[in-house]
Amino acid sequence: MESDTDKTQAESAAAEIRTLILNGAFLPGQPLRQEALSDQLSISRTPLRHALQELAGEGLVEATGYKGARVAKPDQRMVDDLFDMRLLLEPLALQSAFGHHTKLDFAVAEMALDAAEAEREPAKLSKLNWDFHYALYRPSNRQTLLRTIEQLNKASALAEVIASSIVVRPEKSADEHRKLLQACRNEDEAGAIAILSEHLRLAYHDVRKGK
Amino acid sequence: MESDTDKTQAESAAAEIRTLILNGAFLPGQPLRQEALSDQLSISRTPLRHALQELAGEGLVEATGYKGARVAKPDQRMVDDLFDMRLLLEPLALQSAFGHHTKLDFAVAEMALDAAEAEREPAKLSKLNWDFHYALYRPSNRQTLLRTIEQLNKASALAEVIASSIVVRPEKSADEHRKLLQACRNEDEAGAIAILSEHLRLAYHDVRKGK
DNA sequence: GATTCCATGATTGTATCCAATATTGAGTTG
DNA sequence: CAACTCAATATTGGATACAATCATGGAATC
Repeated sequence: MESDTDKTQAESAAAEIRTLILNGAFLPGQPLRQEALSDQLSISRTPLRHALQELAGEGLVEATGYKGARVAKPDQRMVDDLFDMRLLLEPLALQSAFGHHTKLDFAVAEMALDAAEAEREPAKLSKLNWDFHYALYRPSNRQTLLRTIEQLNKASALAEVIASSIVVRPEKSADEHRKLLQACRNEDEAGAIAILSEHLRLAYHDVRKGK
Repeated sequence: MESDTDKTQAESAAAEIRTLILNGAFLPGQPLRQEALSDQLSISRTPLRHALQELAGEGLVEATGYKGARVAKPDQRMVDDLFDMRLLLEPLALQSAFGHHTKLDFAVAEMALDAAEAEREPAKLSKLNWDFHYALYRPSNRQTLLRTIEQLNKASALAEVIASSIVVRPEKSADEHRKLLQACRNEDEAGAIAILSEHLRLAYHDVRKGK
């Protein structure tokens, strides 16, 4: 009946490991031994390997046959690629969502912003950040597009955490988010897209500088 | 020593199942029972589940907890998303590759085109199609971008096979490919990008029509 | 002393067995 | 006769045992 108890162990494990990585408990490049991890999470190696594969698909983990899995370490090239893609895809999602936003969408977005103000844990900040953006993109009803964008966000979350940009400049980011939300509420499509693009560029710049 | 014997069973299984799906042996929406498949491939259920998860990540298979996996059936919305994304990302990859192409890249691309002329099996045509595009994008040296584009291509391959567009209009596609390759050899960047975009739009149109 | 070889241990991949969940269908009840 | 119950079955998820591969280190050879 609980919200996440009915999920499969592998999925929960993936979420936990993701949190550990984003919070810096596991550093980039660090090897992730299956037995140690399965012990730590009190599960068997079978669902653990499942979780590792999922994280590999998200780009947070690099795994190669018989060699084991390691925490991915985003380099400059990867960050460039991620933000270039996000700059192309996210405005498309926002544009497609325009005209379909409901009051509930805006309320959900605002709740994420409010929650973020009181949060300091990187993994949760990262999730709230995505929750906000997702609330504005969701009405586009373009699941495949959103799934790809979500992947890109998860992958860049690691880079942002490493650069400490999420933690360092939360107030600036929050301000941009509020402006974006307001533009959406005003049905100012061009303005919202411009704000979103600038917001992504600023985030990219901070990640670059952080390294 | 052989090229793919040293791969893990799960990876080989994923490749085989992908081929079966693209060749129409498994129809969209069809359930993929683990025991039946593991028997058919003469492997255990463990690596099979691994393979199914990988295919799910590629979008060729839809899996939900305890409910089992089915062959994905791309709908109009998914096709729209896939081609919209490809139209934004692939020109970027090609543009980034310009100035870095070697003679070998062009030779590889041409070999793929030649091989495609004699090929009729959908799965192999699909792979050769990607080999060609990849040869032209690879010099960009943007691995993360290329990985995303590859995923999008694999996912749309299923839609293209269903619409029979790959098989139906191979000569038209081949002609566009030759022109694209020539433009790259001539270092005509704007022309090449224009041809690529138009090529993608035509493919999109055919897939829409096919359904 | 550097290098190759091989053995030993560590680690991952696979097979098999067990548990948890979903599905089906006969029987019952209103 | 429709709808619900619940037991029996089918199917997936997880735990454990086994096999294959990789990594480490010392001994032999030059």
